[in-house]
Amino acid sequence: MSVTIKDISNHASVSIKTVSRVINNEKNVAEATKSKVLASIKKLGFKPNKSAQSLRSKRSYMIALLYDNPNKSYLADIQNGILQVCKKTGYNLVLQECDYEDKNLSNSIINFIEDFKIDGLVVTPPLSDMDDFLNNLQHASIHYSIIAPSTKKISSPYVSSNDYDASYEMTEKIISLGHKKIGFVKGHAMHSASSLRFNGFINAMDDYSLNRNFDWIIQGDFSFESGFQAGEKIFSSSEHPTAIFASNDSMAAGVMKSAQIKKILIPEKLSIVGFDDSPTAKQVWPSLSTVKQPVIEMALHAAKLLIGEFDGLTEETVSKEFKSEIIIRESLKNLN
Amino acid sequence: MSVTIKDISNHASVSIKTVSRVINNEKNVAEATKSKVLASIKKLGFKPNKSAQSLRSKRSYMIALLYDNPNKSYLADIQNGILQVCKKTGYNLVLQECDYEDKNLSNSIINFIEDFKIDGLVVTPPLSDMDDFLNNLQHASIHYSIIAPSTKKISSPYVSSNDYDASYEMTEKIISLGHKKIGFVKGHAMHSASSLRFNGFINAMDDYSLNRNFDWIIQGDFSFESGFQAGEKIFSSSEHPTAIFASNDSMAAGVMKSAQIKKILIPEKLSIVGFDDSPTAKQVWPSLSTVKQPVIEMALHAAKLLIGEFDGLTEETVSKEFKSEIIIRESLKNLN
DNA sequence: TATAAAATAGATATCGTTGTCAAAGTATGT
DNA sequence: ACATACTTTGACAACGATATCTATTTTATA
Repeated sequence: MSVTIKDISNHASVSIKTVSRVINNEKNVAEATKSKVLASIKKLGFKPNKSAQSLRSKRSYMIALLYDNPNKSYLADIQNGILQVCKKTGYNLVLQECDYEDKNLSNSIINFIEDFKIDGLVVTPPLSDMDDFLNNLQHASIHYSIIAPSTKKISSPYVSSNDYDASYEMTEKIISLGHKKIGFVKGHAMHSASSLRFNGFINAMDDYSLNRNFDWIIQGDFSFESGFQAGEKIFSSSEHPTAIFASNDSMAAGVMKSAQIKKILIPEKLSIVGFDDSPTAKQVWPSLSTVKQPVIEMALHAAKLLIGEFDGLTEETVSKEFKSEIIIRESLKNLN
Repeated sequence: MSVTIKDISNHASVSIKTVSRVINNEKNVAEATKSKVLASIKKLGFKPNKSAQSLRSKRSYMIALLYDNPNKSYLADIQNGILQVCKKTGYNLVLQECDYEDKNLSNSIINFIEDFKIDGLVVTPPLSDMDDFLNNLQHASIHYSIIAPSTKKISSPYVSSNDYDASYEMTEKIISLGHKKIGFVKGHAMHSASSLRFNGFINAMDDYSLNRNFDWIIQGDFSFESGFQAGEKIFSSSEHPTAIFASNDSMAAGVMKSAQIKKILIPEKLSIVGFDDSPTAKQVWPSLSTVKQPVIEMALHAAKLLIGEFDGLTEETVSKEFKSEIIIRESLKNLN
């Protein structure tokens, strides 16, 4: 069979415990002993058996990604970022899809964690907004790091993006291009990002003394269809805005479609702006101006925070807010 | 701490081995004993420790998804399908992203599998096209099931879709709507799906005695940009086709953009058809006619095949070809 | 009814690590 | 030189299951 710690202990003429010490980088091992053991490990090609390690030490070298998010592109980026850290640190990523409306969510997740001895959890929106749920995790002393929490008062490590600021800036940008009549499509009410983005918009409008027209401020739910309907509503009002800012790209594409059907030229007669920089943003025509959060980097950092907690990474790993980038594409016209 | 097999054996006054037998549904346990044990298990809330099981039985109840595919939506669907089966069977899904050009791929995957005692692998395109790689897995006696293999001669279970037929049918559909001048954008040369889709197109053209115009048959690589460039090439030729069939939706969107920039009205002057039914297909305007593979169902079945191999699922689990569906949206015009 | 065969159950070894604790060796202070 | 503290090492138990092998009981067969 495969090489075990015992084979190494024989080959290096030390006790198995000493080999274990070397593997786990414990201190109080003489340099000479250490290198002798390492040589044997290398020579015999030893790799510790994870199941045995897990049984004894109650660690699995597995972290899980917890999500309930239909946004495939966002999810893929999140995974991508986490996986980069996993690869470096020897951890593995397990997927755990769940239903944020499930009354029994906390229990089933806690069970899952305990069953598989999962070392920690990366929690994504909208689950990261559910404080009760997070508290339950904490009571079960489960390690987790949060992506985009609604409140930063929680004691667990988190990463966030400056949704409010980005939305404010984007609104400023639209205004700076001469737009005064600007509509807004809100995101899903359950996501804390929705209100941040909306507030950024509203405050920028106020700061530049522009009127809010409530015919042009529509509640959406992040879906393409809700964007389309928002467009229909806005274009049925007596006056049209010259620009519409949607809280994500799918809704922006929906607004765009409803405008195109009504033969409203984009961006000549109507500018449209989204949020997220989803793949669709580049693929529609005209391509969407949008806000790009560094999702991959955020997820990467979240994974570092989590793994660092139990694995003592050398790098600095503190909760962090990431800056979003404003991307101007064809859909936004300069009226000046 | 938590309840162990020993606690159950005490509570039920049987040996631990008998408890083990009950847990694993082994035969030669008297009904009476079995129900006694089950009662104790229920009462004490016992759940077997996966690490211990894994150590002793060399099984982890984990399967891995192997992929190197930039198509986020496809990947999300695959994961979704596999996760449905995992949830039912108590397995977990680990992500393993890799690089299909890595010379050392086989070794690193085999190491990963052995390290974590992963029970099996779901292999997705383009890795499912790499026969050498699959053979290496087989030699290492790793269980795997394949999604869309290039050849069905491999002995491992697989799921596939009728790419050739779907492409043929879609071409037939285009022709039936009165189109005679039809262009085609080929997919990435490394994916076996590319040639299947192309052959379906070509054979339909031949069967309906339509000319192939090689100015309109362009090599792409599944990316939006390659679709855009394909469009530029096609529209720079002396004559324009009335329809263009792209091997996936991203490229179709690229073609669409290049047409729109040239003010070629879609679908009035040019029909465009894609493949995959990606989220973008609905979100562009006009929305794309396309071919929808039942990706989720395929992945679901692939997971069943894999888990069934070592877990004796009751359902019939044989390799299977899935039928794609042709979806007609706004981008395809009837010329008749 | 005796006996072989099959079904049932248990005692104990085992998987490959890490944890505990004690022993031996080495350095430090007086 | 001796007590003290600290470093280094190892023997062995423990983690919580499954595997093996044996003993007993039940059933089938002659």
